[in-house]
Amino acid sequence: MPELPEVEVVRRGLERWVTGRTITAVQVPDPRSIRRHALGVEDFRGNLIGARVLDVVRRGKFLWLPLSDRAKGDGADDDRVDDDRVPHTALMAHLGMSGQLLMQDPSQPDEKHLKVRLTLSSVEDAPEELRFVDQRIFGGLFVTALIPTADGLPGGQSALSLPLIAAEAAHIGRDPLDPAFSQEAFYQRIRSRKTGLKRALLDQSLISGIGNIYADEALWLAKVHFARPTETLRRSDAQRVVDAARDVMRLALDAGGTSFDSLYVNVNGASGYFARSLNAYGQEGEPCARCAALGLQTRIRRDSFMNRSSFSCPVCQPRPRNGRW
DNA sequence: GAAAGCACCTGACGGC
DNA sequence: TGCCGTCAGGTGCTTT
Repeated sequence: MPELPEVEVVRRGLERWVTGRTITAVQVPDPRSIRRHALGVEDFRGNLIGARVLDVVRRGKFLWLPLSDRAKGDGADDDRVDDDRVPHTALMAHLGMSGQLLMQDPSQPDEKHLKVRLTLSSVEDAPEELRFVDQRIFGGLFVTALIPTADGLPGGQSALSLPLIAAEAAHIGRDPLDPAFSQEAFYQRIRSRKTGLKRALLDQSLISGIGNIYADEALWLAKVHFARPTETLRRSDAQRVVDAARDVMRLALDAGGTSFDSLYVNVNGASGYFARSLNAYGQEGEPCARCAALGLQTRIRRDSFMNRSSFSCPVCQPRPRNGRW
């Protein structure tokens, strides 16, 4: 399931393969994957064919490809390259639960759940197709406008570092790996909420990039209960949780992301290895590694939470008995 | 306005 | 063997 580390792995792969190349053809075998592009398949294709990919940018779990404005097939190699440096539109992608962006050679057979195929201008030793594959269709692609960021800082992880952001990503918060992430701003915002801590961590408008897996892992590492009311958080608590999220996601990034099955792969189709390092998520009934080191026999427990699961250690991450956190 | 609930979607899996 | 129900979960819309 793609969260921030998995999306960043994909971004780095795309950056290598698609930056500077022109989209020459677009096929949409399943229009459900571009349902967020309100103007339909033909408009989607018309916005992409002839456009050049200038960059690959990520904020949280959103990924976008800023595009040159001289699209519509008027030639990719004329002398107006300078005009392209401030893009106005982007191809937006969200992987949802099972989305994959794969670089493939046209000779490779179509994947079972192939939804969109972009053909790119030829470059030596580079795959010609960028394929969007999505089993559960929670993800999708669409073309969106680029707008100035609220704080005038770069929109996310990118090479160009332009102070622009895809309009549909403007509402989400900075992620913990973003150099412009503000710990104080995060603390002020989360303190003003009246909800549980994990629910707040999953709210992408507060802090982006964290999903169910890394929320559980970060809370385990920070030794905080998932239901802790946000209004009881001290600065040090918030700092500990963000630091833990950052640490866990960096480790996952180094491992190529978390893969439980074939639902998450990088642009080359390879799985990540971080699932082997999980301490809480999916570990129901397994010994808590931290307690085990102290000679305790605590088992990770599973609670129902927001129509899904939450995994935690009842000893390391206890609910208080007297209501004081 | 904020918080919570729910639909979307498909494949795996267990129970009968 | 086949059918049915449940589960997984990120986002956006609807409801409270």
